[in-house]
Amino acid sequence: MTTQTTADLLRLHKLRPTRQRVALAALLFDGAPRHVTAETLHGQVKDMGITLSLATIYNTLHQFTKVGLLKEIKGIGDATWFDTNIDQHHHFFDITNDHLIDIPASSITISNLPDSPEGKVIEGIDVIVRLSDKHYSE
Amino acid sequence: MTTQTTADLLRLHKLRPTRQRVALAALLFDGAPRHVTAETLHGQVKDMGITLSLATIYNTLHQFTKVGLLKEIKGIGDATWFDTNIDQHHHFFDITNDHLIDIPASSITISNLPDSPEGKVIEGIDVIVRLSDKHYSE
DNA sequence: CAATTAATTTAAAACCATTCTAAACTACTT
DNA sequence: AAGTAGTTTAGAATGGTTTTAAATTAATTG
Ligand SMILES: [Mn+2]
Ligand SMILES: [Mn+2]
Ligand SMILES: [Zn+2]
Ligand SMILES: [Zn+2]
Repeated sequence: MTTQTTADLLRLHKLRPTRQRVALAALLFDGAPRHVTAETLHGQVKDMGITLSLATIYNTLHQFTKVGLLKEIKGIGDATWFDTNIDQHHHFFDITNDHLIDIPASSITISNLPDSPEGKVIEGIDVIVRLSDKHYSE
Repeated sequence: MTTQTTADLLRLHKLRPTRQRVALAALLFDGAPRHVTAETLHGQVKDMGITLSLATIYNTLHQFTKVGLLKEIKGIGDATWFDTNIDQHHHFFDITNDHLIDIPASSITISNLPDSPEGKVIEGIDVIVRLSDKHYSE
């Protein structure tokens, strides 16, 4: 029987299971894939009746990222996103409602890429497929 | 014989050839492909001995984008980039020096993309290939 | 279980890219 | 030359994020 799973997860990553971190981890790592920004996550914990500062949200998201529990995604919309899917993958980004949907890395093939400049190596490849509403004219 | 080419280019796009716009257009549309941010461009005009406000740089970059002389690229580094290459294309982004290099759209093939959600249509696909320095260990 | 120590949280200020405001200026028209 | 509409600008404002330093809390030790 597993007790205190969330606290254990945190301790496993050398993070003290504070009230704030336990609340955020419980929310983030409930099994469903999640894409959050500091602001969306702040709103979600507030809805659960928990109050914690935005600074702590930022601290915690960065700490979770550092220990490999989250992946940081920059360049989508105006804010930085954090992703519970830490596998290499890509995204649909629905620009009408700022919603992200995962695309498995295996769904995308990149061929004929030019050679990298001398002395440079590919660090990663980010693909964002922007979605908008289909409009039915005529 | 073509005279006043830069001013003509601006008039062609219904933009008054002001001192500021002429200086920026001359710098940007000299034939070489350019990737600039408001700050890098501001630095470049300053180096030419021309003083103009950052607000004007922003205004002008957006105006040039609106008339199709530039393309806006968000999500690379912390700032918004503007690109004189207005064709659909992708980028290498060298994270060690914030440098962008074009990748022609024809160099990238995307296959097996999942279906777009109901009622949504693909607006565009952005591919960023992050580059870092090759490190020679052992 | 104190008491001590070290990590964490927080409000508030600072930061930085960008946008806004509204007053001064300039290009174009008449 | 005058009028007017478009443009530039300094400076204020904005919004996401980071920093600061003081208060709080978790872990450790006796
Ligand atoms: Mn892990
Ligand atoms: Mn054009
Ligand atoms: Zn994802
Ligand atoms: Zn480009």
